[in-house]
Amino acid sequence: MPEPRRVLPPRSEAELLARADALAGRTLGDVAVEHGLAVPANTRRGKGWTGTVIEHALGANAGSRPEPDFRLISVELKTIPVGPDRRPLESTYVCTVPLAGDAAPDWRDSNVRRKLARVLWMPFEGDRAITLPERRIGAPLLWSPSPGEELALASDWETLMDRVMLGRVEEISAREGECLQIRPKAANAASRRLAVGASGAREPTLPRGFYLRASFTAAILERYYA
Amino acid sequence: MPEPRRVLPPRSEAELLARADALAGRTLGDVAVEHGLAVPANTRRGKGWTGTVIEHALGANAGSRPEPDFRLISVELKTIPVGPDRRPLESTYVCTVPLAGDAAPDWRDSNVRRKLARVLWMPFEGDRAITLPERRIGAPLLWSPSPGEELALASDWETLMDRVMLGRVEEISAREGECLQIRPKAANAASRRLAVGASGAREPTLPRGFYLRASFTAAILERYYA
DNA sequence: CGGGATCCAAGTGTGGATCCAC
DNA sequence: GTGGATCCACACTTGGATCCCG
Repeated sequence: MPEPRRVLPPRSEAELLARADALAGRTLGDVAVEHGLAVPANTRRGKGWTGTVIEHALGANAGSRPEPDFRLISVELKTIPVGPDRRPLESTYVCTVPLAGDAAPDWRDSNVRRKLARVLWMPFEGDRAITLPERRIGAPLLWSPSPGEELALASDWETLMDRVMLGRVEEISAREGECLQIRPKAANAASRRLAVGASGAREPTLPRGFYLRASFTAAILERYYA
Repeated sequence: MPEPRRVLPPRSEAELLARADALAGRTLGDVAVEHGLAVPANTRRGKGWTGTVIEHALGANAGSRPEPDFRLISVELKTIPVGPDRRPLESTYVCTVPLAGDAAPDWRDSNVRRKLARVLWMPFEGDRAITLPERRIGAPLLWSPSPGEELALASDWETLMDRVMLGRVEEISAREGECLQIRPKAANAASRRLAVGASGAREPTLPRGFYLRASFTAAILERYYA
């Protein structure tokens, strides 16, 4: 196993895209070995592995919290599993839902908007018949929401967050939201985090996250490849 | 190495004291081995080791946060290193200082008071010439503050917390406080936690803890042995 | 199919305290 | 001697996401 190679943060979008282009066509296993990262036995163990591998390869400032993966150039990295038709196989996690009421009351100050302002999408083969290390990386796509996309996101966010801030988070189903949904984001169903309750007081509830529906990310990729 | 023995929580002060008495005279190494705990190379590495060993041996519900070590009977455990004269060699950490302004404004609701309401003191040989595993455990002492002790603690607490809540924590020195002092409690001097600042806004500062001066705990032990 | 449940790694915070230069 | 600095273990949180049953 070679030394884990340290990759410096990219200083421009052009530099980032050049690196990302150079990954296209390579396998995850190949890239992982180059960076000294062990390969998990299967996908069940190692759900976040692909994201970690690409982060290392592109020089993301990993581990920081509300900041973008590429802090210097304010770009967020998202790996996305796609099928042979290049359509996403999964929804995409965005960030946690602020449940405690200290949330921004406005879309323009929201973490969702900040995270999605500029995203480098890295598609990769998500077919479960292919083992993790054999999966190939696809062509990258640097994206910002179109005016229409941002309107749709803002609309979903406002509808959902209104209910959260009124203490109605327990009543929110993943069926709601045209492009943005709220779903559990936890180690297991027993996890608890304080949230605004129906009475207005804080009470424990299951932690949740914002996710982009696969239909939404499919449209993003399609627009690009068209 | 034997299996780490699981000790059930004591159900009464009498049961706790009986167990503590049974430890008196034994060495830390002896007790540690009995509970499957590894012995650190030296005291620099392993500062909290003595406390952990005694917790295991007495059946403390370790790891919980604002609760006493022995939750069922509301007793806190404190190990305390003493010299040949049985006087404490170190101050005693009590709890973290609430810096963010969400603190109790009153002594009676304070964590310091709750922690010290009922304490099992376990003295042990703290002489640095004796290796950790060779150090012997002393006679236990179950203590609650006398009216005079509580007055002194409350007075120090109120003086110190007034300044914290006014955003003056940076100005507090460990020289202040007759029996209770405020000192850094952090991994290193670069650690930061939000506190009420001089302007009233939250700003990062070094995390701090409440400590009992050695002169105060010396008086407690002395009162008992007299 | 997809909504609700879950999995891992790494960083951070807390509880246990003692170290050591001045 | 002691005020300010530091050390370890482990629980918890966060960021990375995919699993899988009805």
